[in-house]
Amino acid sequence: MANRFVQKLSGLADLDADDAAALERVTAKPRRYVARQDLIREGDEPGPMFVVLEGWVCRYKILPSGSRQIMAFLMPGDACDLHIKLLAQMDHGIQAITTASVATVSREQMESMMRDHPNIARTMYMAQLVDEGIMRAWIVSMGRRSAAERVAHLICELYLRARSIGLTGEGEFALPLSQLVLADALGMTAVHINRVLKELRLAGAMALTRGSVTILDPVKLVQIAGFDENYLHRRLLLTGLSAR
Amino acid sequence: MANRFVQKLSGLADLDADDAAALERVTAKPRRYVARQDLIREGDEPGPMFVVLEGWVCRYKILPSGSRQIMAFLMPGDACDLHIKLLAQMDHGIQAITTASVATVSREQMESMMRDHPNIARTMYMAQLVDEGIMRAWIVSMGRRSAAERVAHLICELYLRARSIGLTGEGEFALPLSQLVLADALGMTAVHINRVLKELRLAGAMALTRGSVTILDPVKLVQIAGFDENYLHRRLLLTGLSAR
DNA sequence: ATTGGATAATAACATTCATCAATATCCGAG
DNA sequence: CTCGGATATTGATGAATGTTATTATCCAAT
Repeated sequence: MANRFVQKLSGLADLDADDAAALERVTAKPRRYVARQDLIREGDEPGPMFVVLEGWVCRYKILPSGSRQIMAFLMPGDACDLHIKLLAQMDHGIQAITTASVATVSREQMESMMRDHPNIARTMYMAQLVDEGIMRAWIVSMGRRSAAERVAHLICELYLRARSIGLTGEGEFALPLSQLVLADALGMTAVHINRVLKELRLAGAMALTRGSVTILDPVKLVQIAGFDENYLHRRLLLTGLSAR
Repeated sequence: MANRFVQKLSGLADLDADDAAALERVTAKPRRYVARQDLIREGDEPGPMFVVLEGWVCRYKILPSGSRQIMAFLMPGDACDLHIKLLAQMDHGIQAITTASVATVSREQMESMMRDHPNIARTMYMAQLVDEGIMRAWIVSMGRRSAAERVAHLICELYLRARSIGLTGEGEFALPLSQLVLADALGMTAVHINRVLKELRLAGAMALTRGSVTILDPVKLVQIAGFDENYLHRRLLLTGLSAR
């Protein structure tokens, strides 16, 4: 299955060949972005919906103090808000982390596709609900988990999301995020995340080297994270990657 | 304007009398909940959409350690996820904080209303986007703001939300949240929030007494919070309650 | 191969916040 | 009114994390 958008949505519900063809059609002409390039900035007027096909992208916000908080990672197959055009201006920016290939889908295209393919509409709404669940999980992590737990939890989340679009190897996957980027996502400093990564490595749970994560002991990692995959609402994960 | 749901949505877009009547119709038979009563629990199968008409409600999650994280406050006029029925089970619970009056709207009712009133559909989607913006703002707060900044930011948010449904007085509003509840929402301990509240009181920014907040110095409060109301996407706020 | 900027690793010290503990205050049930 | 549980206040102490600084490593451009 070539198209990541189709692949991602297929992880949430059954799509027929017709649905898949429609999804491929609207994402046929992606645009390339280089690392650190903004897809859209805070304050801009919202435009078409973005669908990431290759590479990693994030939602972020810069505070007056200059510090940055990343609020979401978008990986291949992920789309940003369906109805975003309804708002007068963006309350956050969206930026490529790596070189990325991103398709844009106009509101009109989207609406006609959803009208003609109710199953796609359903699945897109599910994807939206899952994204909200992920945001809530981030809130929980930031509020009530220690730094090590938070790192472990994020890695579990990203591993499963990568896995559901076929981007994982054997207990290992590509994670093109610098420690600085991870720190900005987890609300900690780059120095501290480095300490925590060492700790997780020495504990034999996981090891992050430039560009890739090795899950040394899934059970231990899940236990540290207190991870429960339920909130990702994927069908057929059967990973054994859950706490309770 | 009696119905808080109508009032809240009117703060986002223009609704005509017909729209208002339809909204009132679907929320005509609310049910009462007592404080601490669950509307729905984590693991339950999602049912109808909830619309809060009176009182305060929260989304929350209990961690294995027993600590609680509140992920959202719903006040009168607020509704929970439109399409929630698409998911097999809830990944978090929803609970009344105070005595609350809550209407339930079935997916069928909702869909037929949105079909007959495209303007309502539009506005509900806007409300959903705003709720996401609020979640993102919480992530930013938890990740990059100090305890005092976080408290100040939440109070600014809640003040404006309360204001847009007519629940505020002169630089003051009813906030029926115990320090423990606030702590669970802000990812801190009850002890620490108590200290921070004292600090904010001594700084002359705001004072919280049982059940109500007095904003002593709006400019100072906004400045401490680094608050920018933009993300609430309300029309006509004109509050002067923003940082930049 | 060499260089320079970004990234990573480590240490010393400072700060924020959690934890534990004790007391005070409020408010509803009787 | 008064009793008791929930809530709020305050202090002392320690753990987790931020800050600043220095050095090491990687990698892309020359």
